[in-house]
Amino acid sequence: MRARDENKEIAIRQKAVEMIVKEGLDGLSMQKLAKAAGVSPATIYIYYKDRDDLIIQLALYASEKLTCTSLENFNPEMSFEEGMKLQWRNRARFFTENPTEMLFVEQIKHSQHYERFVEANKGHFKEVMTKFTRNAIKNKELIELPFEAYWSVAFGPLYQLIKFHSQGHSYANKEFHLTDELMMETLQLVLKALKP
Amino acid sequence: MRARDENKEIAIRQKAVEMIVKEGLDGLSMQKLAKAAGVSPATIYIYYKDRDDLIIQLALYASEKLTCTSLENFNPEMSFEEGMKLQWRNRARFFTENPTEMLFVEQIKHSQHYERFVEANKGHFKEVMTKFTRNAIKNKELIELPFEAYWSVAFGPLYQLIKFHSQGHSYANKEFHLTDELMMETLQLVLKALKP
DNA sequence: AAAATAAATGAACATTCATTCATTTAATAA
DNA sequence: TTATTAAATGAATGAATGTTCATTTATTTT
Repeated sequence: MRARDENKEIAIRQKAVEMIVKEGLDGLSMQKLAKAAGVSPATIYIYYKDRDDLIIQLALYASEKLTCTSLENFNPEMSFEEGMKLQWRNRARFFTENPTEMLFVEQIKHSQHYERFVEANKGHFKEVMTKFTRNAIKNKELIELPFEAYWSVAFGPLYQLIKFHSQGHSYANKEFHLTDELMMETLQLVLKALKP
Repeated sequence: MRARDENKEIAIRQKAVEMIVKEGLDGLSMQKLAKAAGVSPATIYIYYKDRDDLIIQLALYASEKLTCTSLENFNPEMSFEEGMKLQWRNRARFFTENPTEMLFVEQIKHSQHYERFVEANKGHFKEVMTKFTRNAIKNKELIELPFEAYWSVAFGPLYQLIKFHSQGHSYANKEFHLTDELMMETLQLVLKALKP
């Protein structure tokens, strides 16, 4: 038996994500990807069933990486403020360290692939976050409200800030950069909203 | 001179947006679009320079429609709470009445086309919103903070809620539907965050 | 060293792609 | 009515697409 060359797998994944972020989902061609990864087109089909499978697998992989990073040092028993601060920082750090992958996940989330993507995404993470919010409610650190409303207020602003940053948004001719300071300032507003 | 058939233009636009939302940017082919719109492929090129131009023009058109709707009955001199409530309701209404177009804009916003898209989007709207926030700050209804932070807290949650709704998100086996009541409840949280 | 296995390949496949062009159609201006 | 103009067309183009397959290569097992 001949073993799979891990470098090839990584090259395919990396180049594919790069291509999609740079040229869009419609800019990803199997043959161009093969060339960019230094691999035969047929090789890609050893790793992935077809083009759609490639895209979804990559999205799941990247998303799991993000989820994993967001849970680093996290504990559902943490105080609400501490837990939220850690989640925000972990997510922002993932973005700083993997901007391309983050943009890729966001792109997939807003594409026609989202449905299959979200289906496969019901894992450990939801469980932990449920515990976290339940605990916070019990401790009167968080108001009671539907999970989706909580999530929207808790993380919607962070993702919007990241989007502004990654797109080099400018307002009144001043370019926007997301600093840890501004992030924590914004988080304080979010906490104010969510505390009883 | 022969006049352009407006119905054809509308059919092209509508079918293109539908196709993109349903099958993604990589699912949009000029020939399929022509067939769906009941038009010759060559006709599309009378209205649009090429495929990319088509996509961007459509995105700009839809986005302007959204912007316009969001400003209906809006006045930058309004009280902060009233103004925010109106913006949320207007945006939510646009989504309810034009779900496909809304999803389309969101998809483009998160695609490689965003840059060209945002460049052409610096119009009347920003001016009005700047007046609105300045006025609210002056009246001590809104804390002072960078525009991007304000926007993130003010509208990030709404867009996240809309996303949950449009994707038929479910939590604890309960499907999520965005009601006006929950929307207004969430808005109250956002206002709590943004008020001095 | 030989056999066995699966990874890896490059050429090839039929399709589909975006776009063009010579021609026709319809509406206005003369 | 006739001339003029641009909209609209359908067929055609060559390039690029996703995927397959017979073959080769590298590694492990016997």
